[in-house]
Amino acid sequence: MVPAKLELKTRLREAGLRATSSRLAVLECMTDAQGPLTHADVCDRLKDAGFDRATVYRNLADLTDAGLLRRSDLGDHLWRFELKGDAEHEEHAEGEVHPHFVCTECGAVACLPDGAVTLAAVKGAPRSLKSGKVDIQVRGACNDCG
Amino acid sequence: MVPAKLELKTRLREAGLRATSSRLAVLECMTDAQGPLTHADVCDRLKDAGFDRATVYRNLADLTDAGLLRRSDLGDHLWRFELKGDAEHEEHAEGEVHPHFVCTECGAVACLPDGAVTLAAVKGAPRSLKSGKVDIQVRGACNDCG
DNA sequence: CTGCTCACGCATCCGAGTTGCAATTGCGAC
DNA sequence: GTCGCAATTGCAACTCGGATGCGTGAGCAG
Repeated sequence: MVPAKLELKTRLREAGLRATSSRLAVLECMTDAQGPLTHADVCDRLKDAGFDRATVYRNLADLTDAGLLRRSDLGDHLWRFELKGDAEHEEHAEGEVHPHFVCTECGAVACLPDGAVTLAAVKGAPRSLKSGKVDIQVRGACNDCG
Repeated sequence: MVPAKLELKTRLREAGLRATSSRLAVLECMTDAQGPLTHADVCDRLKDAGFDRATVYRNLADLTDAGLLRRSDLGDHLWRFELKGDAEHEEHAEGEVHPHFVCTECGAVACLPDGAVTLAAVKGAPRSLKSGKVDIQVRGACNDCG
């Protein structure tokens, strides 16, 4: 199960943010999420709770700034957010990256296990590749579509 | 450059599209372009000629559908179009993985040497990953931008 | 040349993301 | 416990890229 609400609250406070109910809800939502969620996804999940679109968006932005979330764009025109900071998804060792699998048919996005993709040092490759400051996308058909 | 125009016209017709003046202009624009252009870029270049935003947009979409252009998103929520070279970057032999490096700053697209990226067999990964029917994108800053 | 159809231009809509502002709320200070 | 300030929310309106419906005009086959 997910960390207790209290722990989430602490995480927020440590990040220098007020632990408001909406932020807790957003953070909890992201914690529960399997893969990256779009802004709209999070909005839908929280709309029932009465949180505003703009609020959710601002929360996602705040949490991203605070380093609790990671924001990425996977080739459609939507921001995707995913939890960052617990264990697996943190900054990786040399050559390790956090790859996403993007289904070119249905648009589903999933995180591949770290280690599914490795970067080899190749001469002539951009520096950012060595430093691991890259986002890896594997595009293909998912099991449902392929 | 008159012969060139004629050739462009032929290309359009062969793709099953009418060779209208706007389409010729768009195609010419893309041919002259160095890197990928956004919809807005193309619009600006052609606005003087009196072409409408929507027309340019539809032309870009048509040309993309017809296989003359490639459309991609580099992470900034703008579609970029670039001339699609003859089959160079397209379909590979079965089992081949051909990674691209995409600069999220300037939009440059470079091919990484095969082998720069390694896919490991991981349980739970989509089948298409194993069969190699995937496109690998490495997104980051190129040496000029980073 | 003629007609059918496709494509253009215009206006308009749409949806994601962003912002200004007044009302509300968290939280440290008292 | 409660006070007050500043961060934050909710609302609405706005921006901006992209998409579309429709009447008119242009391409191309016959």
